Amino acid sequence: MSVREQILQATLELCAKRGIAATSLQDIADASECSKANVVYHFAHKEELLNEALTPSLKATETLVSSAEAQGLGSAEEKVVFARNLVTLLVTHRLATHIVITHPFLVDAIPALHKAQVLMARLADLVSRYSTDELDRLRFGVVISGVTYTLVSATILEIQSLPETELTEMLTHVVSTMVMGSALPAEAGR
Amino acid sequence: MSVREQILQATLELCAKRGIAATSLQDIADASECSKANVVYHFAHKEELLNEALTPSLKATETLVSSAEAQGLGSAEEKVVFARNLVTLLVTHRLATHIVITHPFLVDAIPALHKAQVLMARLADLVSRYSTDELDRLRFGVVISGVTYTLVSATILEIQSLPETELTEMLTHVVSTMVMGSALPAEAGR
DNA sequence: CTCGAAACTGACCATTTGGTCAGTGAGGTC
DNA sequence: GACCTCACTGACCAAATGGTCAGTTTCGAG
Repeated sequence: MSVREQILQATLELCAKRGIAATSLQDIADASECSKANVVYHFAHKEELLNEALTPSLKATETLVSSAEAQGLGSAEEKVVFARNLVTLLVTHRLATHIVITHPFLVDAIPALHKAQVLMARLADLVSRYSTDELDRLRFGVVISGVTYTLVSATILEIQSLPETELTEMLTHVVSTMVMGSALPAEAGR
Repeated sequence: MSVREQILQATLELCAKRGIAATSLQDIADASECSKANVVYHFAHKEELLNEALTPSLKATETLVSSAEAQGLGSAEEKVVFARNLVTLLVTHRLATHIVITHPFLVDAIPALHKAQVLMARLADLVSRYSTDELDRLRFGVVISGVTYTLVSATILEIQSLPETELTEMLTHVVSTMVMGSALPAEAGR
């Protein structure tokens, strides 16, 4: 892994664990085994560093949202596929997602966070388009933030007792039943 | 409201909004319309300030958990009552709860956060005692953090479109059905 | 071997941080 | 009026922060 990549990875891990404000360039430098000046050399500002670190997650989310918007979530099968993709995305990019949902107040300072917020709004819109019910919208917010939160807490607190694939399966089941109002066959989540 | 109370309130609001590390004593002093030195006069250390600010929420949680532990959650009605009490607690102490769930990494630095974590563990234990299923435990984590997160985001981002009582009703319904595996009568959440 | 660009560094800087301290003023008691 | 306690303040401090800068090392192309 190049130093650049090491810096980006350390940024994701530390900022997810302690929050952006509580993560100093020095912390990141130490974790990346280089000097603080080198961190600034690769990424002129902390804001830029965060932007780059969050970009892969944003691209993946953009792809998911766009394709779901184009295809729709009309049928039960589409809903389940969407739920699985969403959970996979959250599992893969859990650190970035956690940073995003825990720092809404930095939206003006960090462009990537703004983009992320727009994507979340599109996601919420998409899901609620298939329900007239305020309750469903509420459910969506609860489940998305809840799943994200659970994932990251499990990672950070190292209390993850399940293999990742099984976790993904279970969460897919949870999201399908909770958000989409469309239950899987009874055994699907196991 | 006394200066002391103003300081505590400002601490809750600012720390929930921006995170503990990103909230300086000066910020709190400004919001409380007094000097920074006065903040330190009332609460010798930032840690102490946080402790006092979180205490009311901890007491309420302790009461809820203890009584639920004593009574059990065997019947459907007990479950629904518990869900309602839990949601009411989260609604009432949403700022404190948000601070707690977003700062697990400060558990060693701030005693109140440690107490809070112990309480959360008891809560999770209690609920999972009434289910043999890992899926239920997962659901619990998802819903609790999700409800808390949704509440606080709504408050902070000022996107709360519903009156508080109705929100409480809906969330009670969500928690009952999602966590407890025990559906209310169909109209109960409205 | 030479040269230039890119990677990298330590020393440094202005600002902000949590916290200290000496002192001021208001109000109550003797 | 003398005295004391409590609430409060501005000036100050050491440490840490994000960021700059002048200079060194590394390394591939010519």
